[in-house]
Amino acid sequence: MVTTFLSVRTEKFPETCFNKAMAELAHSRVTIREVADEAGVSIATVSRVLNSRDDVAPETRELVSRIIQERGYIANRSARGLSVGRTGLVGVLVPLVYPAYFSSILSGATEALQEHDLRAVLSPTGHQHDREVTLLDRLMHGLTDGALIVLPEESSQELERLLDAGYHFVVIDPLMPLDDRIPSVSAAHTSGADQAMKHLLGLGHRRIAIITGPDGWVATEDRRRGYHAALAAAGILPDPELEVESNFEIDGGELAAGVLLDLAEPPTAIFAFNDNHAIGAIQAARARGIRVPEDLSIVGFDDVEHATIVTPTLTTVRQPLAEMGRTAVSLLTRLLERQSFETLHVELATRLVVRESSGPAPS
Amino acid sequence: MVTTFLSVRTEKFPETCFNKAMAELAHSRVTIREVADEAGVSIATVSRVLNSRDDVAPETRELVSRIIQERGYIANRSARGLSVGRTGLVGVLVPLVYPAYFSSILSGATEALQEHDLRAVLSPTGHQHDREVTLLDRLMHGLTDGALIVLPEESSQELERLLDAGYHFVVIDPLMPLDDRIPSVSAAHTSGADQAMKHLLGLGHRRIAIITGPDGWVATEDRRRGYHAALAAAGILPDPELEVESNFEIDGGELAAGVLLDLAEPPTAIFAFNDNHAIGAIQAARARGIRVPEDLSIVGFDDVEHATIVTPTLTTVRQPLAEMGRTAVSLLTRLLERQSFETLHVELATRLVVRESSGPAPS
DNA sequence: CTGTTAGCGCGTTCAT
DNA sequence: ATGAACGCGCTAACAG
Repeated sequence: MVTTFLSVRTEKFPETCFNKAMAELAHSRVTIREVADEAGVSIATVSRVLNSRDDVAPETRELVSRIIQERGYIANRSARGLSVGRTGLVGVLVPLVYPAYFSSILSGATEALQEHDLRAVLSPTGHQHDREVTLLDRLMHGLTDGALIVLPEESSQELERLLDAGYHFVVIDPLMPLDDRIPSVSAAHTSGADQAMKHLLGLGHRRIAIITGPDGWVATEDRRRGYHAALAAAGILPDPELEVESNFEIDGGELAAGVLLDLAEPPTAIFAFNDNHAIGAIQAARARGIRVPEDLSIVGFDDVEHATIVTPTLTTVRQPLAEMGRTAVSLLTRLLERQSFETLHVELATRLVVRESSGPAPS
Repeated sequence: MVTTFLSVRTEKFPETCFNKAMAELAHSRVTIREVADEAGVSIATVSRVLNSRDDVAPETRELVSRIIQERGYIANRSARGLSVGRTGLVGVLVPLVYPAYFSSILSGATEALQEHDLRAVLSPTGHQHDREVTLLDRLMHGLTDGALIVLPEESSQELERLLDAGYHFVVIDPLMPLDDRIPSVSAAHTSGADQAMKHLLGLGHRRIAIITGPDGWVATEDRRRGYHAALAAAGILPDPELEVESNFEIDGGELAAGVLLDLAEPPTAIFAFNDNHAIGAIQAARARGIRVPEDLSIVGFDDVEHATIVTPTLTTVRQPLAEMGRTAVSLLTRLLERQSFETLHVELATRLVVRESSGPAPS
């Protein structure tokens, strides 16, 4: 027995020496084998201790634990991932990371992931949606256990293929209507628009403009629908002149608002697609000597920090962005654990936050 | 030969069948072996075309590529990582992800990482020191190839230990003075403070207050030094009353500015530690009926988007945050590739951006 | 140009 | 309670 052991050890020595040399050279990390050797136990035993199994003798456990401590050993995630089939990583696909809209979602998501001992692997797409291969690639199939996809530019079809490939993911704020099997988290756009419009109508506004996002987007269409429904309910005929589309930036909002304010019969209120637009609208008004909210009321959407910094502060429809991130993580973890679901689709409530940028309609 | 092959295959059949069944069940992904089998080539050959080696016959390459396409095969990154010894992941430790300061850095860093075919593993520490330590530990061991550490709360000693352990990382905006061997990227705080002060002094201000960050931080001390040097150069005696410390939020700035403005002899200008403070100062001034910049000039630091949204827009010292992220990535990749260095420390220039919040001193 | 072989570090039977 | 042996999916020597 002992002889065999020794002979094995002898045979392995050159290799071990080489490895050690490499370790010194490359500062490579401690492996489970080194711990096992130093403790004079097998790799399997160390593995048992690592995963806190109960079939290990107390003394053995303590010995191994001590050596693990001393040598500062930490399991190699790649190896464990390969062996177990899970990596503890979640891909997060997001068009950009900087804008407050995205970083809010990201913030909530990473926090929630942390609580599940998962980590986010960031993959900004920069709005470039090439081929579906790159989608899979970006998801890092084989490195991530699943993914969160924010504002996907992919079609429902492409996402369905992902689903069929057995990949687990949750879509946050879908751009397009998605197949029912695709898990998603979004905000109550229609209701948000309704709240904004009721607020403005309640203030006596009758000529209310809307700045929208791109045609076809769920957010655009839902909010437009809310806008029209509210107008209809108030017996107001919609005026196509009062609907303009814009990009997402402040300058886009300024431009769009400029067009509206320069109309022969300008609106007394603007319902903007996001807070950036609303801020742009404030600037457009200021440039024309139009006072907000005395001459013009403005309501934004999102309620990011900007809304409280601009003068006047913004009345806006709050989207619970961080909460959307959290919720998506909660869906995803249940997917990963193959739990059953009541529903794959969560719509979080939006809420009007009234501040200074809206007021009674001018008489 | 053939017999052996068949026999091996036969032996493996039951297992293969099982795996296939599992695959159906768990929607597990296509492996390199399946591709190889279907193409009638060896695994090595598939690997070769995967890594676009040139020692593959054109027909073979095309055949394999086609099957890879058809079956939607994507390499398992864990396996590759285990084999190659690199994961293609970089840990990014950051106190929080939401604030513009951090998301700006993050934005630049992830972009640059993308260009090197690396991905960021996001690890918010929530300003908790112990969490930072354990996170670092976990990240560096077998999960990531290296790390970016933003505003580390770790002492130089702790970081040096990481260094000695052979970990590759770059510190962005060090809080404390670090050992010279630790690679770092920061902004020119002293010069930034100097520019701000010269600007204010040039406008005739003599009683200039400063809102600082926590004592001992590099940013605080460097800027304080710049502040004092500029005062001295102008022959102005520093007044301890005019130096107040604050947290990083708007309300902290408002509070600090409030104290300053309520002094018996209030300052005519405030040099704030960041844009949030400056915005808070504007609010404090507004609350007291003090006009900016007529009665009070304010200069911020950072130049995040907020600076252009607030009224009046902020004169501020611009830190190239995204660029700092990029630069750190560039240092890190060179570290990873064990290239030689001219310098491990990069200090990026800051630049005064003059907007509306600063003006001539009141007479 | 292609196949064979040998690991990468870890979890996991199956013996003992 | 513990160890030997195998496999996870892939890359990289080394033959031929």
